[in-house]
Amino acid sequence: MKSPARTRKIPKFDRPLTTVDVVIFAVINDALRVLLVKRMAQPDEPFPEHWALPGGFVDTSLDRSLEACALRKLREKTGMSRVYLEQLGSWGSRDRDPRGWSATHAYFSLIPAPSYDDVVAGANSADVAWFKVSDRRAEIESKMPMAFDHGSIVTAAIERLRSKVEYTSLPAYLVDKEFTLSELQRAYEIVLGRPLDKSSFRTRVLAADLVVEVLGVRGGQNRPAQLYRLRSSANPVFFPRTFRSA
Amino acid sequence: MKSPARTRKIPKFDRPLTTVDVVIFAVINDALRVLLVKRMAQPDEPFPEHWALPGGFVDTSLDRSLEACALRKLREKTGMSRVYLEQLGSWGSRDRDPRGWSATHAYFSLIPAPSYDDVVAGANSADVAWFKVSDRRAEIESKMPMAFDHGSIVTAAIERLRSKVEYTSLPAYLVDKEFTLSELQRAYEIVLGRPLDKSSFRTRVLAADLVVEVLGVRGGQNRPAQLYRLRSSANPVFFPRTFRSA
DNA sequence: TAAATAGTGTCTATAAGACATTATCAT
DNA sequence: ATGATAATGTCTTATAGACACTATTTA
Repeated sequence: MKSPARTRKIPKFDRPLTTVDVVIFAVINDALRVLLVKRMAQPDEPFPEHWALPGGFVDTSLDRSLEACALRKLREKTGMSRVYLEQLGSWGSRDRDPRGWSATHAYFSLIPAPSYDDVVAGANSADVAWFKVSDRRAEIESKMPMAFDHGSIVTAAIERLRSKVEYTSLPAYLVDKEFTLSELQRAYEIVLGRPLDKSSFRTRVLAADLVVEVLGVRGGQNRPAQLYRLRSSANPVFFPRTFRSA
Repeated sequence: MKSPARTRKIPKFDRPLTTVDVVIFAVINDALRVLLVKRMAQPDEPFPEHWALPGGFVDTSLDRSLEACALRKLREKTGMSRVYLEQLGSWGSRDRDPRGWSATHAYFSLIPAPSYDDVVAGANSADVAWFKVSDRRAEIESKMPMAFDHGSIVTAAIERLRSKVEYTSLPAYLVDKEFTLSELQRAYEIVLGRPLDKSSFRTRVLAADLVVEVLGVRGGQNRPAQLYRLRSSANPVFFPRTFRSA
C-alpha cells in the first residue's frame, strides 16, 4: 500500500488533527445567546462534561469541504440549514488539544430564535443549552471554563459580530423572515448593547434598500407595524458609516 | 504503540493534510504586487512548475501554532519578521489537493517595498517573483493558472485588503517606517486604484491620531514634506467612515 | 379619551468632497 | 521669477443624532 513513489508524494510530516466548530448566535428572551453542548463524561475524552462549541472532527468521507462540514454540524444541532454562516478564523497550536497538534476551523452563524422543538432535536438534548452573552464583555455570562480554547473562539465571535453589526445588516438574520422595523432595531440594540435612535435607524435601513414591504402588519394594543422582509437574503448589506451613539 | 485506550482517545477519522499559505503584498514600482513562488519540477509533485503562494505543510515539530508557522514561511521568503500579518481564512475540501483531503490556513501580510537583496535570499531565488495586481479586478495580471486553489485565495486577499483600506490604516504597513503624508496617500491610492482628495485625506489621518511627526523632511526640487511615523505600529486604526470618491 | 407604539419631520452637528490659495523648496 | 509639490482654508453637501410631533390601534 505504501510504495516508495507514494511515500515521496505524501509528505512525511505528522498530520495535525482537524476539526470544525460553529459559534451559533440567536436572540432568545431579549438576549443574545450562544449555543453550547456538554462534552461526554468518558474520562479518556478531553474535557469531560465541559461545555464546548458544537463541532468536531472533519469526516473526510462525509464532508466535501469545511463549509459543508460546518453546515452539517449546524443542521445536527439546530435542525436549520438556510441560515447565515460565515467563517470566523482558525485556531491551531501544539497545545490546544491534549490529544496532539490540532487546528480548528471556526464558523459563526446567526439564526432566528428557534422554536423549542428545533433545539431539542437530537439524542443528547439535555446537554445542549443557550448561554447568555454578557452585555459588557465579549464573553458568556457563565464563569464555567469551556473546553479547549473555545472561550477564546467565542470571544472572537462576539467581537466580530458586534463590530460588523455597526455597519452591516447582520441582525436581519436574527429575526424572523417577516419582521417589523422595530423588531429589527431591537435586534441591533440587543447585539450592540445600547439603544439606537429610531429616526436615523429607519432612514438608514430604508435608504440602504435592505428591506421590502410585505402585505400585512403586526399589532398589539397600539398602532400596528408594517411588516418587511429582506430584499435579498443571500448577502448582508454594508452601510457607508457606522452607527453612532444612543 | 496503539493500545485500545489510545485508539479510543484518538479519533478514527482520516486526518486531512494541513498547510499554511501566506499572501504577501508590497507596493513596488508604484504598483500593488503579490509574492509567488514557483513549485518544483518533480512530476510526482502536484502542480509542478506552477506559481503558488509561499507556504506548505505545518511542521508539528517546528511550529508551535498556525501563526508561528505563517511567520516562519514569511521569514524564509522575505527575511522580514516585524510586519503586518493577519489571518485571511481557511480553504479546505476533498479535491483542492490531488494528494487527498486538505485544508490550508491562509494569512495575509503587508510589507514595505523590500530591497532587492531581501527577496533574493533563499536558495531558489529565481523561482520567486512579485506579480502585479490588476487595477480593475481582484486578481494577478498574469493569466497563468496558479497551483491548487491559490488563485481564489489571492482573490480573497485582494478583496479583503481593498475593502479594509477603505476604513483602516493598513497602507501604513506598505510604506517605510518614516514616511510623508503624500507617500501614505499614494499607498492608499495604489491599493484602492483611485485618487483621493488631498485635503480630506490629511484631515482624516491627522484626526485619527494615526501618525506622529518626526524630526526631518523629505524633499526634491520642491517644498520638502514633513516626515511622520506610526504612533503605534502594533494595531491598525479604524476610521469612522469609509473613503468616498476621487 | 387615554395609553402605547408606529412613523415622520425639523433642526443641528459633523465630517467629507471640491477646489482655491498660500508656503517652501531647487533651479 | 518659475515650476513643483506641500500644506491649509473655505464652501458645499451628505448623513447622522436629538427630539418633537403626528398617526393608528386597543381598551
